[in-house]
Amino acid sequence: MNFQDSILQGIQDAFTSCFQTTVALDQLSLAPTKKEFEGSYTFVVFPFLKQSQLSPEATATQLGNYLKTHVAAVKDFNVVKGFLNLVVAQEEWISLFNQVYTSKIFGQLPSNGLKVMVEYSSPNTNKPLHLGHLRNNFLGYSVAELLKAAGYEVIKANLVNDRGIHICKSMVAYQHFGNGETPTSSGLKGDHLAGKYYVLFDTHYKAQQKSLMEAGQSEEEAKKNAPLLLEAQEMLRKWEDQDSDVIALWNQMNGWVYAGFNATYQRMGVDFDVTYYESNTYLLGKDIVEEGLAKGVFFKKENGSVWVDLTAEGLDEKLVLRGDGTSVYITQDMGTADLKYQDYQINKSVYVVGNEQDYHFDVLFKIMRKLGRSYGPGLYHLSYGMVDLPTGKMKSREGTVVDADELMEEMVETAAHHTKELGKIEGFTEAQATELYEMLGMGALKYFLLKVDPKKRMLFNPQESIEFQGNTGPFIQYSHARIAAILRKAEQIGVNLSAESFAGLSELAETEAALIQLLNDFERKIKQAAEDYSPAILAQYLFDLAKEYNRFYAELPIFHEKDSQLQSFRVALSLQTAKTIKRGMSLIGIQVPERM
RNA sequence: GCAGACGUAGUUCAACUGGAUAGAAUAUCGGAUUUCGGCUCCGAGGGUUGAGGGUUCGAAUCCUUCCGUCUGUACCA
Repeated sequence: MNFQDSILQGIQDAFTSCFQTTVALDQLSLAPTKKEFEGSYTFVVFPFLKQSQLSPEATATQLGNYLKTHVAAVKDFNVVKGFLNLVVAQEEWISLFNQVYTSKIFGQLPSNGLKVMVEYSSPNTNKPLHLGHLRNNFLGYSVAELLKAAGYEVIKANLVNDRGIHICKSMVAYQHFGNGETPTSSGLKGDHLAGKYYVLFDTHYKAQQKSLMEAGQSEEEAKKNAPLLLEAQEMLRKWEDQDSDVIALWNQMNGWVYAGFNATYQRMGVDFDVTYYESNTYLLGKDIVEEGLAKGVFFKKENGSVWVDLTAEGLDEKLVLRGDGTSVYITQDMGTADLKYQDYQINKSVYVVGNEQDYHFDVLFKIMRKLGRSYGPGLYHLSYGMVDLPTGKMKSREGTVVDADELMEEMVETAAHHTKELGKIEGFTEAQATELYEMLGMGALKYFLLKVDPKKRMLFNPQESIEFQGNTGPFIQYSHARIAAILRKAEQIGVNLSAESFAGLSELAETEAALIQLLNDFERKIKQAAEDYSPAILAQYLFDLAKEYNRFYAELPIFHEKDSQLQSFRVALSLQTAKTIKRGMSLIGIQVPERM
């Protein structure tokens, strides 16, 4: 048993023994003690004064006395108002370290037997990925890894929006202005080529609107009647009728886009276990409409359209099927939710989608629960905030989007530039150097986007994101590389790293104890990050850990330490820190170098 | 209009979900190294937590009224 748990157990016993009352174990919790006070863990007694029937000080003092005599880990305590600060015995830190150090599966919690699907990325095939998608992809990947580490079986899913009027727009523009251009002939990545025609459509469409308005049409009429739009709508009809020419063009252009996306995904370091295509799923959900009508969850209006009434839940009436019997967005989302369950029998389903769709998912989940789906309670919308730029909002029409490919390239180049200036990579082959730049550039970018609470909107400052100091990915990567250098040297001079080699230690420095406390926290942080779907919690933890290690490194000698037990211990502590950093960083999708 | 989210040092973010004197990073200023990697370490200044009221032992956090920013509110996806 972890000694934090044993302290909590002790507190529970203390309540029984001192105050003859029972408190549930899950109501008790320890917080790390603030630096200004003596001690490592703090128990706040205020909430339990009713049970003790005593003043805060007296309650805390009685509990402290009990713990000091009955729990081995607690060596001493002090009371400040209602705060009981516990001082942990030195030997306890050492045995705690041994426990962590010798654990083979540190950083992986036991299976909980539950299956969860994480859907993320979900791009449109008419334009390339931008900064907002980067946040989505990094978040989705990391949350999936965190859930795995927390004991879930995880299925990563991508739902590709590969059909609809927006794709037809790119296709129409390509027919008009493409002149048979291909990725090869243009030298453009496939997704960028498609995006180019999407933009072309928009400019020509606007021009047509303008001339129609000059000919006397209202703005609304002009929008509806512009020939290009009519063509796109006609093309969508043909696509739905499986017109062979349209399907051929659609296949060709989508093929280019997928090739482009795959390259981008590879560089981002994300992957998927299953890919769903809307061209296959867009007709799903109509049987659920029937089911809902039969169950009385939905109702029909005179014109034949089908609705759900969510006014009792604080929402509106919401359309689930048009009067002409065709689907809307939510129809196919209902169908896809069932499909996911049929395919994998998942207990939970996480949708990583921006917060502008909060309302939509609120509606969808309420419907699925009303329909009594077994996976209903496990539906979760991981709603993340927008990414802003210092210049304001990203708007594709105003050309202020930050392209994902360009940004990644820029980050890697900056990393290369930085590293070359420092001149610390002599002996690297060309390939090793390239790999390192990639690691650092992508590490900086991912860390920058993941260190912020996903729910909040965030500001992307290009200058700050490529900083290598402070709360950044490269700072943590550097810390790892530095430890790796120590481990190489330790191996060279043959330092004994077995737990037995420092079994006789009794005194620890403050930074050493603090490091152990942090290392021991790792699995708790994984659990918390997974429960909150927040990689930011882990990112913050890794930064704290790297900082604490650097303090330890600056204060205490390792190879200059004469005492061989202490030397072995400090190398082992370094090794455990490196392992934790490496594992932790991998959970937020970042690799760490051995040298940099 | 209605609904929801957000507002914290100059700036970007935290605050263990109601706990101690609101913390980091960055920028600014000052210091450390005959040493295992200076992309390091130590220190200083910087705050009426948008404003007011309430709840209680205790509020950045909960309730309420304003102010401000954003999002949603389509038989679009």
